[in-house]
Amino acid sequence: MFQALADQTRRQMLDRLSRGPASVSELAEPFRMSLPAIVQHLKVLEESGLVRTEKVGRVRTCTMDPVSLGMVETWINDRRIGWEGRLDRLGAFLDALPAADDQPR
Amino acid sequence: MFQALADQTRRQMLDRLSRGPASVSELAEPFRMSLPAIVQHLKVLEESGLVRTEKVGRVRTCTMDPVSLGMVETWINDRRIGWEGRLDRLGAFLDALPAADDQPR
DNA sequence: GATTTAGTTAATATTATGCTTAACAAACCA
DNA sequence: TGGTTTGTTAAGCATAATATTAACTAAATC
Repeated sequence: MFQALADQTRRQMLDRLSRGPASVSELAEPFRMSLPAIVQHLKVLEESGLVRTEKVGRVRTCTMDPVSLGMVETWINDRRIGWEGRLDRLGAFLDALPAADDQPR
Repeated sequence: MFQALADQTRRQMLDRLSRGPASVSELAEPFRMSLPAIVQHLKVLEESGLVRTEKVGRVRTCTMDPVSLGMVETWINDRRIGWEGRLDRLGAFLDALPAADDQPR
């Protein structure tokens, strides 16, 4: 999933899909890229689980999967919180020390 | 930043740093990789803003920057929320319709 | 039935990434 | 001072990622 998010084009595609489903050519429209290139990006997004697609007739409709995005968010949040929690515990530890600076005597 | 997060090794390095600062060799210790490889990964992390480092004497100490992780989290959250908001508005719209199924007459 | 639309497949070129070894530099220690 | 620790720089290489063009398939439309 992180790999899928690493590409600017794919992030823009997700950005589009966050505003609602789209067909492959709607998804491709903002880019100067060839359609096969878009389809390859789409494949990466789909294999990562970030996007789901379904073909009806000759049009493939793409939808974002918010659950998988949530998993990425959770990973990041856990690390960030881990760091901040460490700071908090350090602060508590320092608070619990005799205040040498305040009471130099 | 997404690019920096795309690599498994770099994510593990961040994981380590989320539990507190580390020197370059401490950071390298869990890996079977050569030290230069680690330094290259570290460079990517530093250039992305996810990690800050400072060299004192001959040891370079690495620290995670939680702010930049927060930026990634925000990007993801915005898209996820955008999607869910869209669903909510759709639900509200459907609720506001005359309930054709309930009242077929 | 012929044509257009929508997407797919395959082959390939280019570039980027991740890793290695070798050689080097500076700080610390005995 | 000489040797060890800690990290850095450079060069080379294998693999993976991103894009292209050309050819093709299937569905919809005229």
